[in-house]
Amino acid sequence: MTAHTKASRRDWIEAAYGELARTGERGVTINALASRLGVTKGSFYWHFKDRTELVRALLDRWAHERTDEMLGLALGTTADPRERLRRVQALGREIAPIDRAMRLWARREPAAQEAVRHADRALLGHIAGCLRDLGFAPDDARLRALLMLRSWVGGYLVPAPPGAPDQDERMLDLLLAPLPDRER
Amino acid sequence: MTAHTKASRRDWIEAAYGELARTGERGVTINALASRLGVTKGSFYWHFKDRTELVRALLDRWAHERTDEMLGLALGTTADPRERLRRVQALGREIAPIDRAMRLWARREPAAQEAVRHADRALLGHIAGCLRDLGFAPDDARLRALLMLRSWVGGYLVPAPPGAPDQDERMLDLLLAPLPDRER
DNA sequence: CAGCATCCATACCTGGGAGTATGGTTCCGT
DNA sequence: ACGGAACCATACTCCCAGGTATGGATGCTG
Repeated sequence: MTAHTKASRRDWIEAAYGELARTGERGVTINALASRLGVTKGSFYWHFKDRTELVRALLDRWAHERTDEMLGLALGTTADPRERLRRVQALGREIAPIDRAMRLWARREPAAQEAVRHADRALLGHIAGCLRDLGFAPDDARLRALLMLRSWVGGYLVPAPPGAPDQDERMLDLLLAPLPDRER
Repeated sequence: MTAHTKASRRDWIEAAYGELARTGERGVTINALASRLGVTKGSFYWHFKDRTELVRALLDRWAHERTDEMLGLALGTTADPRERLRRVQALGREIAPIDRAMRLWARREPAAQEAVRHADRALLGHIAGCLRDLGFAPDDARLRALLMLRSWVGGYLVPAPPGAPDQDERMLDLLLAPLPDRER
């Protein structure tokens, strides 16, 4: 906490990033970050013009990390599509805190919304690619990808009932269930 | 807006309810409601001890409306389970604004969280009931119900990509797809 | 060592939202 | 008509977060 060293611009961004994941966008306040870094607001307004500039840097940092993670998914060593989908799930559990904060933030900050939209386009593309590799038609794959993403994100606001922990593998089974022949 | 009549306690609650659906919990501020009702804070603090009391009344109001809606679902005239699931979807579109606000609010307000949890238990029970009527095993039905609810709620934070509007019917098809014989 | 740039602490101002104190209406019953 | 209760306006205070102004400390460079 009160490490009495200096605080670089990067330190501020990292602290804000951590606070964003921890307490959401409302929690990333100048004074909170300052006391966390062991300095005062004077430092902040030296490195940044105002809070908006910090916010922009935050979005950039998130976007970069996100594209790196997407690269990690795309360049996965496994060719098995189902295994790649499992990695998407695993990544999802990892990044849940910051991802949740970003999505909540995106509801009232257009810049954040744009960043999330861009990242989702890539993620949905990757998931749909896996599904196409599993033999689903492009249209069907897109719909299932959206279902997978939404059910994951929905978990932020609908926790699993007690006694029934999240069962990613069974969820995957459902997402990959073939449609019966249409009867109408 | 500036209807210069008096504002009853119920008026305040209704105004807060509308503001909650419109702008979220942060938007339900005393002054905003006052100017909306054409009165001032003096009126508010006559009818309520403090903001917390208003909040409690809000939660009660939401819970009551929610149970009424659940009754509407349960007492639906149709016996066809799939049609009843369609009504769940339709209800979901109707109540999206207030439901979204409540779920976001529930993330930092324990009272709201409890209210949502209680409502979800009922909703999940109803959905799972429909699924059991369609022949799914109880365990499978619960999982699919959770998937359905989460994918719906996830839509709050993951909008449909442009050019591909929400396709509730196809989503239902996916949720009702039978599992292939397990191979392991 | 002088001098300048970097970096930060302190003290302030501002705006918005919760909450309070108090006085003024309006209306109703006797 | 009078007194009290219901209801609300006005004018405050307090608090917190963003933002500014300014001076002090540290360190590098010639």
